[in-house]
Amino acid sequence: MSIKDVADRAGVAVGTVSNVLNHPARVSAATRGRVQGAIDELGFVRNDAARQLRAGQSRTIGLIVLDVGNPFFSSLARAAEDCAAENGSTVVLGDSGQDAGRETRYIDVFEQQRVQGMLISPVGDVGPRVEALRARGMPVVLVDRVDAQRRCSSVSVDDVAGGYMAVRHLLAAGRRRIVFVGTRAGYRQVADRLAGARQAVGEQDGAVLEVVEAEAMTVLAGRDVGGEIAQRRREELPGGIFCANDLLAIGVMQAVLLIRGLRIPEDIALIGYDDIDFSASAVVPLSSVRKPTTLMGRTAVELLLEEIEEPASRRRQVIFDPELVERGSTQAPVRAVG
Amino acid sequence: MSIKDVADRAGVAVGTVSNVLNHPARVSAATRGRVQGAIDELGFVRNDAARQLRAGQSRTIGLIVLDVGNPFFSSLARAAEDCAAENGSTVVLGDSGQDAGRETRYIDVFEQQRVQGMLISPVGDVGPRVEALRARGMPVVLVDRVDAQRRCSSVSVDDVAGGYMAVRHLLAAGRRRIVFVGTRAGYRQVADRLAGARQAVGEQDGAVLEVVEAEAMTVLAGRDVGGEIAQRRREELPGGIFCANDLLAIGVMQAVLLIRGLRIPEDIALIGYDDIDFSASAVVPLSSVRKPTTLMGRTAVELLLEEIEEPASRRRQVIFDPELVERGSTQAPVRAVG
DNA sequence: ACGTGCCAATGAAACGATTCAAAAGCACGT
DNA sequence: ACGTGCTTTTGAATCGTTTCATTGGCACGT
Repeated sequence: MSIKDVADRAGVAVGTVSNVLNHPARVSAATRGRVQGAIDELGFVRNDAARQLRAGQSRTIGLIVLDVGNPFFSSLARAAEDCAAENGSTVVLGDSGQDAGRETRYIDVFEQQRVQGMLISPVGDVGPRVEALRARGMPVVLVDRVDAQRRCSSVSVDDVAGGYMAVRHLLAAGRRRIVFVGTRAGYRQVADRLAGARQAVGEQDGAVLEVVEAEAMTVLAGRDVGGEIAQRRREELPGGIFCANDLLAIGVMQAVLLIRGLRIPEDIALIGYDDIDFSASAVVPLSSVRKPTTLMGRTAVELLLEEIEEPASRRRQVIFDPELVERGSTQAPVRAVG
Repeated sequence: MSIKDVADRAGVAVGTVSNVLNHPARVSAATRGRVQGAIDELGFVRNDAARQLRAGQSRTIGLIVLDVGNPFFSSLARAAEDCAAENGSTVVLGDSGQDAGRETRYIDVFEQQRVQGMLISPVGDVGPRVEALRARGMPVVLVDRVDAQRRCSSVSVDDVAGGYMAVRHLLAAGRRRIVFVGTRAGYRQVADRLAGARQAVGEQDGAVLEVVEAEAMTVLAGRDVGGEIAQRRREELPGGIFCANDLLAIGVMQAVLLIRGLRIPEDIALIGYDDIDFSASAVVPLSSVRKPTTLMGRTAVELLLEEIEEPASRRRQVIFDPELVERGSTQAPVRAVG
């Protein structure tokens, strides 16, 4: 089933069928109708491989994420798809699952498919890989990671600013003893959030920051930390707690509310990071810091299209500030008058 | 950059390069080495479009899901990818986002790409679409949905059995007054779960089932329902509550624990459905009913490959039983002896 | 020296869509 | 009748890979 069959059925040349599909204006209405009829009758579907072979380029963008199950990536993917669709391209998604082997496999597959370009949220050091891709003229944009050597464009988030915003918010609510809950493990992101917290505390007279280490970035680990904090003497209780992610914060909340009947936010204000779906539905809705996922997804695609259209243009590192999401865990609800 | 360039560089014919790539045994070691060297020096990457055009078929499977953000689908996708990889194929993922238009776009794109076959978790009625695909010889397997006309294979879950298991579990713990929390809205799945619950209650002497309607399938709606139930007189309290999904159950739990200090599971045993990530980390770990996602993903790919290899073989509707996940919300923890 | 097998290497043909120079068709004026 | 300028249609060439019938080279037996 090819364009040839359609041409025969409609009694025209193959070039005419191609024109109906790609430049309808060049074909007379009568012929167009006959060809269209033949296409419908035969159920003809274009062969993308042949198309692409001739064109030398596809209309596809490859997106490789660390984990499709992670809401950050799934919503980024959604935004990228929308933006690509508006520009006549399609996004195909590959899930590396934090595995360098799978990442490599997807890069290979996408390169063989001659995608227009790739958006990669890299597992480890992709320096050499990216170098090789670029040498062959394949546009690449890094997501949620900057390229130290500035060889390719990237979109990422300023976690230092996020940490700063979170603690600034606690300080603005009058809290002075602040606890940061995180892990030691070398996550750059956790370290950045802590750095931002330090900066905010440093700028505020009389404010002190205490760093508490959790076993992991999970609800359970948060509950342990929360239990420890809740049992302190009242004068040693912090007025505000900033957790390096929402899971930790939810664990802390569970412990603080249940173990000693402390109130959130009256006794302790609590803020997390990431704004996962569940945060809004916690017993006390959890304040958090959110990455601008949609904006990041769209921007990544735009940077990529820019590079595709203008390969010589300068690479750009776009760094977004996160957004503060204020909910009940840091603010007493406004009481309705009446 | 093509196979021709490699051939020139290595001083051989194009056919030889192709043989090195596809049938290495046919080529002498010396030649193979020279060709391999040329490939590495030039950084040659196969052109999949040309390959596929010649072969007439790709090594790609298209997977269209309702929502990549939904853990059920992301973990199903992961399993499908793994299973496909073991069989030398690659899965590309399309997210319809419950939108029929997007679904159609992905079906079209995949068909143009001449994927080996598609796994579809359909938005609405795909009957006509699937019919057309099959007429053109495109293998399709439905996911999480059975084809009433049995025209294509499918993998799905028996939600009636799931509802039955959940309520059977509550009854086994000695509870007799059971409440089912769900929505009226025409979700077939909710109706199935209720049917299973009815069946289990019907088989148990002295058991009664009450159906309570929630506004939506959310934590907030669950909290409303839970609040209403918790305020009942003690003799009207149910001994067990079965919620149509985990979000509802978590809302119910929040309300029941906080509003009147009732204990879970001592006063009320609670079970949800879906086993979302968060259920294990709830204040009282939530019992739930889980779909065998991994098995479903693998089976879907296997059914598809079966149809690809043996187009005349019979279509099969595989229906899995869900799994009961027992946690603290239905069972008092066993106390350590000592 | 010469046929006989074998293995290795060759290169033209094919896949299906697009492109584009060339041809055909048409209307109109002279 | 014929040229002019226009639109419409044609079909060969092209993209990069794989396939496979054919050729080339070599060792061995006679």
